Amino acid sequence: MVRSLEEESLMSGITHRVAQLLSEGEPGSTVTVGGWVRTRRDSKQGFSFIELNDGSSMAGLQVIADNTVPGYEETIKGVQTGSSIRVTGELKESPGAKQRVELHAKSLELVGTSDVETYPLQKKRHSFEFLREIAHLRPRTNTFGAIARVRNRVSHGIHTFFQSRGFLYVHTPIITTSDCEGAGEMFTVTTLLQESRAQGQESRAESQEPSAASLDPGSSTLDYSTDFFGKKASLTVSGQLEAEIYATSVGPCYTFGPTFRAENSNTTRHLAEFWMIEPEMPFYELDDNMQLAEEFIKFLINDVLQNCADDMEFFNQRIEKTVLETLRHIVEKDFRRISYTEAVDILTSAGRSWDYPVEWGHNLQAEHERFLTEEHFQQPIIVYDYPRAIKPFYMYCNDDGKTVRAMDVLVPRVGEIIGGSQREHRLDVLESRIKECGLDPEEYWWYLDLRRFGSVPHAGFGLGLERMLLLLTGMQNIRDVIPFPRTPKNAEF
RNA sequence: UCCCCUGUAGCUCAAUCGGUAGAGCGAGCGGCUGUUAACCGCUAGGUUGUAGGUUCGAGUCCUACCGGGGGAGCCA
Repeated sequence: MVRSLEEESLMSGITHRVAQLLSEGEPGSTVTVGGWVRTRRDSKQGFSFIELNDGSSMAGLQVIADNTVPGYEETIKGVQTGSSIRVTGELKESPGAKQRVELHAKSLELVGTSDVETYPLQKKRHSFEFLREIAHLRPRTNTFGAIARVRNRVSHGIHTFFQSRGFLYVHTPIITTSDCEGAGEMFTVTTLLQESRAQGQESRAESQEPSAASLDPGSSTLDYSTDFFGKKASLTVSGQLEAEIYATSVGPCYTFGPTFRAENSNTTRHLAEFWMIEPEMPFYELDDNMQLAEEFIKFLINDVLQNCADDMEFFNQRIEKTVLETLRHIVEKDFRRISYTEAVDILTSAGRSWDYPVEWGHNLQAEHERFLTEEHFQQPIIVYDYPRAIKPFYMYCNDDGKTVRAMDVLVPRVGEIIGGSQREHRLDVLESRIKECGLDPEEYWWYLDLRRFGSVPHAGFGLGLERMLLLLTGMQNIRDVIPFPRTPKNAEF
């Protein structure tokens, strides 16, 4: 791509990021920075304080501009909250108490103006609900800048953790035709709708709306054999089954990508599009799986605490005043492992009434999980060996004939953050389980092949990235820890 | 999908029993100041989500729709 000189100089004009200057900038050096103005305060003695933020850190750089700066009088009027500027000047030690260094401008360029009358972000606190409506501007706020940096760090840490252990990063498909993964409602991927729309317009030139029947994917008029992929295709709800293919050939591996669920969920913990990490390990049994999950969560917490200290301090002060204490607590103690049966015993003998009765064989309700992790143990717990009747077909069946080797990691405040299991690797058991679950073994021919040829015990789990971010940041709504949340009735931006 | 709450100035909210629309912050102007959640004064800013209904009179009560939030289920 050919770049104009002007663009070239815009790109190359910046010599430093603000974070760099605040931590290690040498007084006396000449630097050029660019970013967005948070506030400006004028002194009547003919100079201005500009708080400049370029997104590299929580703290901004204080810029001092006076009337020796060329064009100061005209330029400074446009230097307002939201505008973008580029400043060249000398870094000096600051007499002010709140920063080590500040930038004394020699030149000040107003790159992009911003009308403070209409710029939605003001020099005041905004509600998260309001900021959600301006998701294109919210990363310019302290909170969402910090979330972006922590999210970036966690993503980095995920790769660091697995790569340092020799895991392979595997790209499992986004579009899948195995519509039987059982993890939830799926979004259909089809080109039939635009075809039927075109046909509808041909046949009925007056009407812009195709008939409802021809567009209803559930109606018999849609023939997926004529669709793009020749069969019904969907967005993935999990890369697990494909990850198992690679785990049983190239060894321990992990996926990290977007996942889609078409559930009509309206909660602070659910998204229609979210990011999930799914490691899958050959020769791992359930205990090994639990051990890895615990080490993984602890690693990510430590990594963020070390590398996002300012942002974490901000979350602790402004968002959730116990978040640092909670995280340190989690890192220090071993996760408590209890079987589902033990969990039921604890709940039934807790001496309190439940909105939903506790009974062996039923799923643990949110109130039950919250009691266990927040009140009874007050730390992360791993519940394992769930009743087989309430778990998917691929989980390893225990000898008791009643339970499978499933595990859920539950953490205070967030609830379930990891779900996983040891996989059923015995061909005959898996086949009968597929039938038991009312599924067709034919559909799983390749999955069964893995058990037919060189099967090994293996296990894996899924970590929800956004739920991990809720735990790390203390934020309460999952829609605020992903840049552009997709939820029922909302896919703006 | 179900239950509950909610929609008033740019933002966050108030408005008693149904009786003529208010504050703080933000913004503009002025003052003060090596300031930094700045401070002091003045000014502007409204079809109370939309459409109906009840009433002499509706921000307030009723109905429908739309939006937002919380909880439940599903799960990560």
